Formats: sequence, C-alpha cells, structure tokens
Amino acid sequence: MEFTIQKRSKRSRARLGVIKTPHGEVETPALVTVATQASVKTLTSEEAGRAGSRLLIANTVHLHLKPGERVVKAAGGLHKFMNWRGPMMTDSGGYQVFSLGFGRDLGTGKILKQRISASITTGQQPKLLSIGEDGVEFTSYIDGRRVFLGPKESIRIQEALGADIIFAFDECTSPAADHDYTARSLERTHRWARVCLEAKRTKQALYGVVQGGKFEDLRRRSAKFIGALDFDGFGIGGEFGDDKSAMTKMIGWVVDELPEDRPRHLLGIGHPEDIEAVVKAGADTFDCTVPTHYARHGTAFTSAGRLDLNQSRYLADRAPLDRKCSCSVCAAGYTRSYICHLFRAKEVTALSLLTFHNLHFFNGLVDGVRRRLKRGLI
RNA sequence: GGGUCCGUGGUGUAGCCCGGUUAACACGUCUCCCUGUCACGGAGAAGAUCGAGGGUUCGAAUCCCUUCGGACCCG
Repeated sequence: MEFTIQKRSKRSRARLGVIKTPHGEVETPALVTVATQASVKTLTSEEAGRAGSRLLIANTVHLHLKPGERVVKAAGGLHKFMNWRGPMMTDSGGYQVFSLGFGRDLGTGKILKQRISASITTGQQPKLLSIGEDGVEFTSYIDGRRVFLGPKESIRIQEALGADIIFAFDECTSPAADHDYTARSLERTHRWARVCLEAKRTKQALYGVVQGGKFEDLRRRSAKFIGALDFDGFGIGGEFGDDKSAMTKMIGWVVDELPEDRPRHLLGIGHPEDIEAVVKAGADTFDCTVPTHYARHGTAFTSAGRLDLNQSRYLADRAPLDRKCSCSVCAAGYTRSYICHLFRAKEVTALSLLTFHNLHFFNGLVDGVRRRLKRGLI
C-alpha cells in the first residue's frame, strides 16, 4: 500500500490524498462501506460499486466464526470470494471485544447518550467474555463454543482473508470505563500492537489502533506510542465522548500526535452531519454501518433529512426518496409510496432499494467534501 | 323437533370449570432509538364498557336465565 497526500487544507486538518493498493486506488477522504460477512448486506458487489463505494471493510470475528478463514482462503481470498475487484480492509475483531462484552452488558454504544450510573473499573470483566493478557475468550453466538482471539490469532485470520489493509487487534473501551481501566486497557492494546507487527508475515498494510477513551492524556499517549511504531496507517477507535464536539476535539488530540505521512482511519463513525467535521478533524477514511444498517430499518437519508419509510403517511407520497438524488433508485421512478408499501409488507426488495440509495447518498456527501477540499473551501 | 360448541382491543387467542387489585399474550398500529452492523432489533404509547339484556352476589369476562349471531351433531 502507498499513501500520497495531494493537498493539505489551510483552514483545517483535512487533507486530500490517494491510497494505492494491489486492488486499485482510493481517493481520500473516503467513506469505507461495511461488508461484515463479506457482503454489503442486500446488495451484490457490483451494486455496491455502482452506488459509489470504492473500499469495503469486512470483519475478522464474523468471518472466522462463519464460514471460517480457511474457506475464504481456499476460494482465493476475500476479493475473489465475494467478487469484489476494489480495495478491501478487515477489522481485527477488537470492536467485538466491546460489542459482545461491556457494550452488551450496559446496553450502550460507543457514544454515551445518557448518563450511566455504573462505571467500569480496573479488574472488572464483562459477563460473556474474559479479557486476558494474551487475548479474549468468548462464546460463539453461532454454536456456543468457546473461541479465543488475541493479536496473533487476529493477524493469522486476517492474513488468510487477504484484505489489502488489516487492523491491529485492540480493546475498544466502553464510554463507561473510568480513567484507570482505560489506561490499563490502553497499555495492553499497545502491547498487542507490537505483537501484531511481529506476527505479520504478508505484504498487507497493517494499521495500528489508537485508544484512550475520552481522556486527553491517554489519547495523546496512545497516539504517540502507536504513531512511533512501524504501521502503514492508523486507526482511531474507542469511544468518542458525550457529544459531537467532544468527538472532533478528541480526533484533533490524536491527529496532532500521529505522523503526518500515513493515513488515518476513523473506526465506526459517520452520520451525515459527522462526515465533514471528521474530515476537518483530520480523518482520511472512516467506515460506518449507518447508511446500510439504517436502510434495513427503513430510514432513508436525503438532502432534506431522514425519512422513516415504515410510517404509513408515506403510502400516499408518490415523490422519489430524494428529488435531488440521481441514484438509480430515485431516477428509475421508485416512489416513497412503493418503498413504504414494501417495508410494511416485509418485502426484501425494500431493503436493497434503500440500501442502494443510502450508500449513494453517503458516497455523494463524501464526494462533495472532497470537491470542496480541492477548491480550498474546507 | 332435540342436542353440542363458539362469540374477549384491528386480527388470532388466554383467562371461564374453583367469581375478587389498573382483563393477559402474540401479531398489527403509532412514537422514539440504532455510528469498527442485530434485515427477521431495542424502548415506550394508544387501543376492549369481555355479543346483547336481565338475574344472583359486597363484587361477574367468570355462575344462572333470556336473546342475537356463527359452526356442528342427531332425527
């Protein structure tokens, strides 16, 4: 992998660049489309490309549990397996340490929306998995068997999957974790980062992951440590504070400490209103489930805001999802009325129509950000 | 002519035999939520004078009588 910066903004930390991989180039800033189980859910790989997606991210834990990395490797790797010709990433499974652990226990995401009375302190373990020095043991949600995943295991799996860019195994800490827990978790994530670098035998690009929660000292410490290692790029993970301004501030701390010559990937962020802010804060790429996940729950993102296509009022609405949208769903004449009907009738076509539109909309937003960055407006 | 069973929110049911706080459940409806993914998910709300009328009782969806509607059996 090769990263070249074409332009640095004078108004913000944003920059314009190109990531070159063995499977093609990606202009940055770029949105990475989520394909957890080697599929952009409800779409074919060709359709994802037509919706404007250039770079996909699949998941180590999910593919390890099903179908197993050996099946993917035997098929010729992720690209051939899912018939995707463009660049790909795999996430390391570090997020699953959180989502199957404290995230599940406390019913919270990475962003703390309401105050949580309990806080996570040193020595505490989640209910369904145990986190140790060498990795994490958890129960498979598929067949209930115990599975061990650590930095070595994650790298071995990601090598077999064969994405162009892979991530170091980390612990994504909960918003409820206190300073001491977050600091100790961070030290362990740093030790795991070294193990990942030593374990990797392929030419795949490896990104190290910065953690540190909402704490400025920890974020800066983590960025300095990870930034000093021989990674090809950097992931910024973990929780992102209590609100949007806290999130961009936090990204700023990290970006200030990271080397400038390598790409920065913001893990798991990207509501429409976040995209420009995150680019200005210095992110080159970012992945997010929002366009595809919300589509399957009936939410369309449009230039005029969100629509919930489950609501019966749209049965009478014969407008396209977004009058300003040029995607093949809107342009072909599919109406809100029809898509609303499909959702209420539980027709699966509803899911793919909305997924396609949402992806096109989000990719268009990022295209716009890139254009304005080129013109010096951001 | 004789007999049996059923009738509870939009839909399907539970409760009835052994009467007792705001009639329960599923689906549906409505509102809100979902940021390194859980389509088949989370939280909340609205919605039933328990077919109708009468009786017994401190108290009836529950017991008794009558009546209406539906299904069925025997002649």
